[in-house]
Amino acid sequence: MTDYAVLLKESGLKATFQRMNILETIEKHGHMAIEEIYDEVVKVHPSLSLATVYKNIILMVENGVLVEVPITGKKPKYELTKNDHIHLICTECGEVEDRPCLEETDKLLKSMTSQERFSLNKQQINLYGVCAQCQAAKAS
Amino acid sequence: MTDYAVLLKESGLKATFQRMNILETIEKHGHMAIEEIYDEVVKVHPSLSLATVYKNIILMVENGVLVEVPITGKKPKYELTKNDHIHLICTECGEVEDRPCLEETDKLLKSMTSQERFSLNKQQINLYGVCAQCQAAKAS
DNA sequence: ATCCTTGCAAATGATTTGCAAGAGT
DNA sequence: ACTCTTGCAAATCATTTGCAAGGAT
Repeated sequence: MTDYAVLLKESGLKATFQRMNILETIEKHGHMAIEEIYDEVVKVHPSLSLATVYKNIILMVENGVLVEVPITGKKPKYELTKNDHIHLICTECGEVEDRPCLEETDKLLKSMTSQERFSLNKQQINLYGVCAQCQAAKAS
Repeated sequence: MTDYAVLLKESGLKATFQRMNILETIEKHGHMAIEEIYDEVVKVHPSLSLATVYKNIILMVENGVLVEVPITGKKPKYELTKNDHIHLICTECGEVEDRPCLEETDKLLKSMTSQERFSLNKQQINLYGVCAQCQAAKAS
């Protein structure tokens, strides 16, 4: 259970209810698009405006609290900032799941880029396919 | 030198000058956003409409001629469909470069997903950092 | 000859902005 | 108290659509 107020303040942002609700919702769901965040948070905070969600997502990405996950052919989703990991993206239902990074892969990528004078800041491994649930649903 | 007319027909699309010019421009530049494509192609085909670029990009992605490359915090770029590869994305200048896939990485990712009942269709490895040219530019 | 594609203009959808009122420190 | 944030409405920007004319097979 993360303390969102502390997280926000440490990142130099005021701890408003809107922001804490947004973070709580994203952490609960794992990965969410802007409209999904709005639709969820507005349930517990009915006066919330979509513009506020946009402003806060941008701000929290800039301040390193959130990370944008771009997805081929869809709107980007947002997740809490965490250690490097791999995304499994289901092209049927759109769900994104995290998997731990593979150490060897990590090393290979780092050594590849260092040989090139490319100063690596962030790696992003996205695997697109069909998740177990959607495979089961299609089989029936 | 690719024969774009053949490529298009094999993919079930008519070979119009607009499409061939778009493909030629993308291949020449490697990776381009929609507006960049329009700005380039309109030079050689002044009557080109931006809507035509949109329609054709969507169609060519659907038909497997092009691939969309989503990029954190930016508009997506498009590239010709080619073998799996890694993207080096410069966060300073926005340029995208291709590097060959690492076989071991490939195997690891495939074995990881197969253990999970995730049917893998496409992998996407994007490395964000600063390219050699931009590093040099900043140092000066 | 037929069907698909184009270019234009309008429509839609997504995101951003300005500003007065309210909340956080 | 002071400054930053919010919610609203309007503005902007990106993308999609409908349709008549032109192009590809």
